[in-house]
Amino acid sequence: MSVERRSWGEASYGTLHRQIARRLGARIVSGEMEEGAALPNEAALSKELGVSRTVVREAVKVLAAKDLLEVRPKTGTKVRPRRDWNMLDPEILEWQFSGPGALAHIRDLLEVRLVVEPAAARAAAERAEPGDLEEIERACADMEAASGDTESSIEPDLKFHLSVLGSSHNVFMRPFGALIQAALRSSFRLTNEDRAAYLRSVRQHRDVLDAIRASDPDAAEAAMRLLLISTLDDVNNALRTMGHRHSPGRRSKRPAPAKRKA
Amino acid sequence: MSVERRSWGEASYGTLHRQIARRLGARIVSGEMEEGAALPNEAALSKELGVSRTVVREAVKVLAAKDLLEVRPKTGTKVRPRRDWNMLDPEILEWQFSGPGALAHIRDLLEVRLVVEPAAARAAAERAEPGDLEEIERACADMEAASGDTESSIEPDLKFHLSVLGSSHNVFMRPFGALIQAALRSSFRLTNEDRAAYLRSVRQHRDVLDAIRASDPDAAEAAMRLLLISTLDDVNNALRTMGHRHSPGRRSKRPAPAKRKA
DNA sequence: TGGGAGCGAAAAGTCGGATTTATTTGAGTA
DNA sequence: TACTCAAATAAATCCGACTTTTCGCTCCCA
Repeated sequence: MSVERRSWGEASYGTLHRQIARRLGARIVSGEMEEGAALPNEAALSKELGVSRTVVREAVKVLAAKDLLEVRPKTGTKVRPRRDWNMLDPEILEWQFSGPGALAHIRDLLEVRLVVEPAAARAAAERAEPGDLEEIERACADMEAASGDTESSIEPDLKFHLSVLGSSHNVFMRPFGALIQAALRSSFRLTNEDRAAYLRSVRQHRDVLDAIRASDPDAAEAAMRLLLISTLDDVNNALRTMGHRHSPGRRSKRPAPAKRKA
Repeated sequence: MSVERRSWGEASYGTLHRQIARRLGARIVSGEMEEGAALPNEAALSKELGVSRTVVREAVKVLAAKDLLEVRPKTGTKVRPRRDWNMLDPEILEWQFSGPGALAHIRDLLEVRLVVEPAAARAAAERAEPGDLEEIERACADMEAASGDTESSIEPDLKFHLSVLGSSHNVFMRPFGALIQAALRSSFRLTNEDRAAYLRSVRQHRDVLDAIRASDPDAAEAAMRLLLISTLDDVNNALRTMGHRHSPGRRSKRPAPAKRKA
């Protein structure tokens, strides 16, 4: 139960309060602690986790800043309703898509990508600058070069979509980058695509680039939409063939009283 | 120079570390502290602000959690590039739209609303439940009841758009609520609309509701788009008539001539 | 019987200081 | 030139005392 105190590779991730924040955050996002649930008080938490009260407090501050927790004197610290979370926060997405609920919002994910990314491509076609095009071009080239396993193609693929978002020059579209990142990282587990499908995908990416470079908004939007529909089909096929062990992920009003049912 | 220690109305906003976080956050978002700029070290900051080091640390943790700051030993605390901020975070939006840069992203704002909200209306038409419809209905009714000054109509207007977003039942669309909130609160200053325009607006809102209630996705999407285009025109008119004291807000290398084709 | 004032306890908030750890920098050395 | 190591710096952690806010209850008065 003791806490690892190892070094922080490159980002500030090895600090104690970040470890604690991540641990609590993952438990909250996974639903293990449900809405309105109260955390132990600071003294109890610090003893339970084996860290000082200072560390607990800073971890809680981090989660409160993300609107995961609500904290007040006397009442203590409680989990805020999911409705108030910012589901586009990179860390929340990471906790969501690495835990058990990875597939829970797959429909929402694809739907919103299908809304935002074509629009971003359109905007990019209108406003992309030379540097932007260069960036997208490099991503495409890397995708073609990586024509091997799925995993090594994830990075350039991600880079492509992030670059298009950036090329839209719309500050409110960029936050979706975190969502796409989470999506790709989690989808690479189930997309076992053959080589033909991969080549098709690469071409579709390049179609988007060509349209953006040609400053053709309609074509860019359409190309991006085609690309996304293809991956959507891939995901659907993967989900279908991998069996129905996972529920469809459609959350109804009541959070399914499925308690201790093996 | 001393810090006010008044009570926290309802949200946890009167705590020292939140006050400090807000102050620093506003300075960062406003651009007063630019990307990469280093903050004084904790000891200096605590003396400068007249609070303990603990408070400074917790405030910094909050801003770091929002990706506004990057903090490491020895190097100190630095402002992270704007590209990495989550511009859909409620507090960042508040700092952005209450400060001097309120109009900076007005184009981005309208563009993204025009992308997301029609899609949300479409989804709502497909998936809204009775409770959702009730909520939207009440918002519409309140708008009609408030047929007076602009200010009192802001709240139900906001409620309407938030309800539609919620009715989409897509967790990744809800974060836009914060954006719409910031938009409405800041736009109420410049929309000096006459009564005729207001009545038209109310009707357009109700058109959206009707389409959603009729489970007609196409109509819902179209109605929402119409509504947004109207408010977009209103804002453009307001900006034009209020003179050109404010810069166009379009940050681009080349000064693209505003092409506005009917 | 009902409502408001006030009291007490619980929990977070704040403080200051001691100590530890990570990271950079540069001096010294092979 | 490149490599090692030590000093310096700044954050990270811990600790314990004290303050403030807030909830919930009791008690008193209308």
